[in-house]
Amino acid sequence: MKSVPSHEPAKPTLSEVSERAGVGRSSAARVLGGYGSVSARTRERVLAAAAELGYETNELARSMNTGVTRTIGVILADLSNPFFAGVLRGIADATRRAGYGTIVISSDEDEGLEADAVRLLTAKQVDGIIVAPAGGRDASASALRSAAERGIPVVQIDRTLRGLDADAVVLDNRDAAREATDYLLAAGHRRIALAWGPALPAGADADLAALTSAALTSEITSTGERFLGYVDAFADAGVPLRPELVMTGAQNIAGVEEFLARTLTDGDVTAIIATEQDSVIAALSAARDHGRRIPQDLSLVAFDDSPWAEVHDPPITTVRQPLHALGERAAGRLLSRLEGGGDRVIVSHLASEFIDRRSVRRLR
Amino acid sequence: MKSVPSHEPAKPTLSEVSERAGVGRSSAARVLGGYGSVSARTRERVLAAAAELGYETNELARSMNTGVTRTIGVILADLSNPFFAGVLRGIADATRRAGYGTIVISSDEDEGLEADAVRLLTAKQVDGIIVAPAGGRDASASALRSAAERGIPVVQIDRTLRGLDADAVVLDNRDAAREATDYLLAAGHRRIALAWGPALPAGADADLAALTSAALTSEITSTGERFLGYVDAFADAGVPLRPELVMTGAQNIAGVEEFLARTLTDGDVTAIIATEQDSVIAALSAARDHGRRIPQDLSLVAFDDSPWAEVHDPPITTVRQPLHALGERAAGRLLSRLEGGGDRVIVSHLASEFIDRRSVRRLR
DNA sequence: CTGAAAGCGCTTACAG
DNA sequence: CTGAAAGCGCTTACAG
Repeated sequence: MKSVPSHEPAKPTLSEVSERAGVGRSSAARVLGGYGSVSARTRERVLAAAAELGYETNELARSMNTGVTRTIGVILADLSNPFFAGVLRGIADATRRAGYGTIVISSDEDEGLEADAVRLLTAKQVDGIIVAPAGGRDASASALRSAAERGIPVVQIDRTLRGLDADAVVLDNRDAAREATDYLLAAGHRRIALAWGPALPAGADADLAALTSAALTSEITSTGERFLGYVDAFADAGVPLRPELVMTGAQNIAGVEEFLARTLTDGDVTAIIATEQDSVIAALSAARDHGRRIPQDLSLVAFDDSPWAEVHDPPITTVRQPLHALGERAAGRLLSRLEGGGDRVIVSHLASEFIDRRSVRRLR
Repeated sequence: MKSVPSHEPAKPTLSEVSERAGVGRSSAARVLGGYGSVSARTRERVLAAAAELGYETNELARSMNTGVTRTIGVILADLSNPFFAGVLRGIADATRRAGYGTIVISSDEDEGLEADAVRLLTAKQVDGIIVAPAGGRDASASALRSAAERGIPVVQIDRTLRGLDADAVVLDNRDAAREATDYLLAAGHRRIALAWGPALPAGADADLAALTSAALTSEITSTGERFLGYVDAFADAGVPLRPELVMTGAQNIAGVEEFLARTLTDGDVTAIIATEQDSVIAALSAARDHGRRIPQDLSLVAFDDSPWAEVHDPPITTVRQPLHALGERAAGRLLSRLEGGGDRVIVSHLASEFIDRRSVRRLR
């Protein structure tokens, strides 16, 4: 192994190029920056000098003048979650095509981390921000809000804060959940567990009114929307909904397992709608632990499709979300804002795709 | 919906703060920049003025002077692949803790895109780059190389280019594959398919020598290392290896299915080592299509653990890779380089964990 | 078309 | 401790 050289060749600057080309700095700047007009002869000499020196524009310096960094910031809950990873890929592909850089940060659904992230991004002068706002019923997102007020375009993704006057790109979660629920209802299921539902304030009764109000808090969450779609389907079918089959506990694997341990035994549940990957994993695990075979003893519809769902035994019926398109759409929206496109706040919805496989049993 | 304000409040600058505080610019700079020394009285006035104005340091301008952006670039094959998503999360967590920004780009294993990415990053003056170098047997990575030569610290992750004189952080793929193969051999398996193996030059014979030489090309890949570990295990056990059971075709789901369709029939394979998530999915799918039950008719060891592997029926025996740690380690290495730590090129290896579940049958 | 000058918002010596 | 000046590497008017 060789050791690293202790001092490296300095990067050539515009001045050095102009000097070598024997022209003024402005002329060199014009050809290298691609603006203004120059004679063919000047252009040639500058280009030659730049090539010899291996000149590369210092975007930092350019940004200082133009006030534009061609860099956007992205704040997502968890970059390692397949959902957000898919979304990020879509965002990054779109920004790269446009020649933008993308700075990413995980917020872990924590408002404090989100605020730190916003400050880091604005300090770095990003041109705009794409964010999946951290939730919580008192989500203030003050850092986000103040960034937006200072004129930094913000586009929300996957969820939206009601008070935040910014574009949003979301999935049609309500429709998707309604479709999944309709499907189970049509197959004859009545005792359909929803894992998971809206988070309830501590001590609140888990009745329909409380759940609905929780779903309609300060932010529009995918969880809340899915609950609403579930309610829609029951209402449309004229089937009474059982609030105790809506999970209100801890939104994680342990929470789902605890919820299912109870409802599988007492609630006599025949079907589960699992709305997140963690919930699906917990449902599969609980079914096994309680000796329920899928689909003979228990039906399952899972949100967030995965290649594993198709090769599972049995193949799992899922709601496939267009993650890449979601990211691309959000980036597209932000980019057009940056390019000065429109000033109306737009919320755009993307439809999910219902993939019927074999984890649902028809009861009639 | 309200319309967005057409012109926003300009961000306050250092000059405005100093003016409001009634002190010189340098003094304001000293307190806000946290360097030099100032009187308590000056500090107070500056801080008060900054707070009133909502001043926030413009990191861009700071970077112009210091030559340091506190931003690193990350180039990974595919941000939506669970493997790289996990790695990215580790990187981003570590850089955030250090107060750095992280710019990400997917290269899709394409050298051209990788070169574009390197140029974008260096133009933006990142302090360093973490990259999973795009492969190919003639991988030149010239853009990467020239960046490194210009003094931009580069750390390679997951694989390493032999000619690139840069730090690397990789998984112990050879050991992991040897362990998986040992395990199957000890369970009495002899006809063990490896999906996938090293990519062979078109038309080359798939004998042991050709495979080994392919595994030892210009870059050290996880694929090549895993093949070597597989060879080690056979050699240690004194069992002859059958080259035709090493997949050399297209490294994707279709390629694996095609390979298994052949070897499951002709090769009388009793076990499969699937070295990537796509390979695992393809193996599971092929087993089902060919009516082989796991583990009764066919054993399986899968690389890249997933929550789905545990709830699969049967639970799949896997090699779990420390993705988050891999990312953190790489970021840590880069950060210490940036902080001037050491100039010896270091390659660090992370061990995987063998998770014994129930997809392997003992034959004796 | 072309060059000298000013300026982006900071930091870094340098006198006082 | 404190302020005026120069400079980071570009772009943007502005004369010639």
